[in-house]
Formats: sequence, structure tokens, C-alpha cells
Amino acid sequence: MGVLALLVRGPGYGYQLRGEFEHRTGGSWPLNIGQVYTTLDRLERDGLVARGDTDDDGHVVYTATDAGRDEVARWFSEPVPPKRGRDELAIKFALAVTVPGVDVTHLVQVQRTAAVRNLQDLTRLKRTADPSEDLAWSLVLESMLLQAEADVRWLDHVESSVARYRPDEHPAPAQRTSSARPTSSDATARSAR
Amino acid sequence: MGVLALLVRGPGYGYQLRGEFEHRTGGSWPLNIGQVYTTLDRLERDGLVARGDTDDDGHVVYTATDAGRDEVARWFSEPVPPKRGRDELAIKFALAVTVPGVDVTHLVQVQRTAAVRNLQDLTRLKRTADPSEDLAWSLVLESMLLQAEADVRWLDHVESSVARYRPDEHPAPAQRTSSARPTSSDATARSAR
DNA sequence: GGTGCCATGTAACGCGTTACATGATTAT
DNA sequence: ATAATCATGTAACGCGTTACATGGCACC
Repeated sequence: MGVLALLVRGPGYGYQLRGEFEHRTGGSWPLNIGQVYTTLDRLERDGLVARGDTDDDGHVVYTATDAGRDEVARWFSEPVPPKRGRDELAIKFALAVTVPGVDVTHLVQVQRTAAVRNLQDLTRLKRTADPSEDLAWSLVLESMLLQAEADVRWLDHVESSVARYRPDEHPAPAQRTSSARPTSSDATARSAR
Repeated sequence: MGVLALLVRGPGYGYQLRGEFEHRTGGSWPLNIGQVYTTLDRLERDGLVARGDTDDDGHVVYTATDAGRDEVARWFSEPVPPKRGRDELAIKFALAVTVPGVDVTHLVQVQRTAAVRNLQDLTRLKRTADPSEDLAWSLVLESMLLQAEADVRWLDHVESSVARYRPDEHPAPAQRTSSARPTSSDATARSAR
């Protein structure tokens, strides 16, 4: 659908389409060039694009057909399916709390470290992006940022849940001074510590 | 890895493994039974599980090998790869603001409606879940909830970004009469020509 | 005369999805 | 009896990923 949508803008050829797609995502979503051509083949097979003659520069130019435009219009008018789960992070912890002998607390630490680092990288990237220049890229960046924040929040939730419901798998932090442990509150503040 | 991890708990057979996996996710992550068997074949091929004889009830029992246990242990010790993008929602909007003639504001509305509904469904589900009973399922539920919340937040961000940086594509809500409200059919018609 | 980018492909592999086939046991 | 559930598979299809092959062109 991404390639097809780009062709709705106007005719184009494989190599160029990859470049435009990757540009919209600031290069963070590498698109294999081989797949672009096989995708164009499939789109042609399904009657969504038409392969034209090579242009003056020898490029193999494809054009969206009416059926292709309809398909894109439909894609843009329908919401994406709710995509139930299939998040690897969630699956991993769902199984980690199921399989005995897994140090869930340690796993939380490992994952949070990775998530926070990811958050920092994205924040750094954000400073170099200009939404008035590359609106698509800045939107994608913000999407990844919010996703990373949600990951950190969820990891906090996992940690406190394990502490609450599986105390035996949660070796207490030695000090039983005060249980002034923030249960689930501000994830961003905690992760910035 | 999910099937393999379940086998680390102890021997099991295909049908049973699917049941346990789906139970951990409250049935919200349907696992095709055919794939379970092909997956077991592959795991056996790779030496991660061993196919034993059929038990007293005639079940084909598989057992995790040492290599399989190592593999699971490694999986649980390493963070999930950051998974750059590939979020359909983000891709859709990145292209929506790229392709001319797409009613981005309307698309935001459609997506937000779906996201909010999703949020309500999940919240309703959450009330029926007991974390002390099904910790895995309640963690997965919370993951989906936070994801849905992040989606809504991001959609708000998209809307305000479009209003700020693409004011021409953001028709002001100045509907004083039976206004010419841009509908999906308008978007379809526009992009289909 | 290399190095690197532009440009178009082909081939192999893995795996998720769907559909279908088959038979045993259990419930109504 | 018959419908549902348990249980084990096979086959076809689509598609993402990776690797490889080929050739033109530009730049140093």
C-alpha cells in the first residue's frame, strides 16, 4: 500500500519510490530495493498499477490505475484493524511470568534500559527534525517516541505487578525501610532518573 | 519462541500448547493450530525440542532439549530489538500527508473513533480480569491498553501538527450553515481522478 | 582504474495465514 | 444421531528478508 500510495501522486520507478518512502521516514525504515520490484510486479498483476514504457532516462515507469487509486482511497478511508497484540515485548513477559525459574525483575531491568536508551536516541533525533520541512518524518518520529514511552510505562506496571502478585519471584531490595515505591505513576520522570 | 518457552515448563503436545498460549492472552491472540504443528516440526528440525513417543492418551509429546532451554534462556536475557517503526498507523499517516488530495483531518477522526472504541473495549475487559489469577493475561491487557492510549495521544498530535503546518488541508470548523463538510466520498472522488 | 551510487532485477528461505482432511471422544 | 470438541496433520499462498547478479555512470 505504501508503494501504491506513492504512485497515486504520479508516475514513478522502483528506485525512486524506495528513496521517497525512506525519505518520509528519515531513513529509519529501510525498504529493501528487491522487494520494491517484486511489489511492483504484484501490483501490476493485481491491476493496481500499469507498467509503462521506459522514459527518456531509461527508467521503468509505473502508473497507478483507476483500480489502484480506488484501493488507496479505500485504505485512507478505513481505520487500521485493531491488531490484537502480537507485540513481542508483551509476549515475552506473558511467558516469563508463566515459565518458572525466569528472573522477571532482571528482565524488566534489561528491557527498561533498552527502552530508555531508545527514548534518548529518539529524543536526540527529534531535535534535528523540522516538522515544517518533513511533516511525515516528524510524525513518524513522534509515533516511535510515544511508543517507547508506552513501553517504559508498561515495564513499570509489570515490575509493580510482579512485586504485588509474585512476591517470591521478586527479591525485595534488601531495605524494608519504607514501601514508598511509586506504584505506576510518572514513567517519564522515573526513566529519566 | 512462545511454544518453545512453554515446553521448557515441561513436556506437552500441540493442541495443549495452543490452549495454554491462548489462555495466557485471554484468547485475544488466537494461535492457529496448524501452525503449532509446523512450528513443532521446525523446532525439532533445529534440535530445540525432541519428539517423544505418544503417551497413554495417544498424545504426541514434545520435550525441550538442552539446546532449546539455552535458546529460551537467551531469549529471556536479551532485550527485544527496538523494532524501528513498521507501525501501520504511522505509515498510513506518513503517506496521507504526502499524497495530495487526502483528507487527513477526516482520517484522524476515523482513526480516533476506532482507537477510543478499542480503549473502551479493553477497559471493559480489564474489569473482568483478575491479576492474581491470570497475571500473564492482565499484563497483556495492560499492554494493549497503554498502546491504545498512545495511539490516541499520537492522533491528537497528528491533528494539531496538520493544523499548524498544513493549514490549507485543515478546513477550519467554520460550519455556520449546512456546510460543505468534506466526507470520505470527497476524498475518494478527489484522489480517484 | 577503482569506488560508489544509480538502476533493475532473480532466487532461496522462513514463516504466518488460510483452508482442508481425517479420526476419536464427548455432550445433548 | 449428531453436533461439538479434541487431536494431528497437509497443502497452497502471500509476502518479508536476504543474498546475489548485472550493467551504466560519475568522480577522483
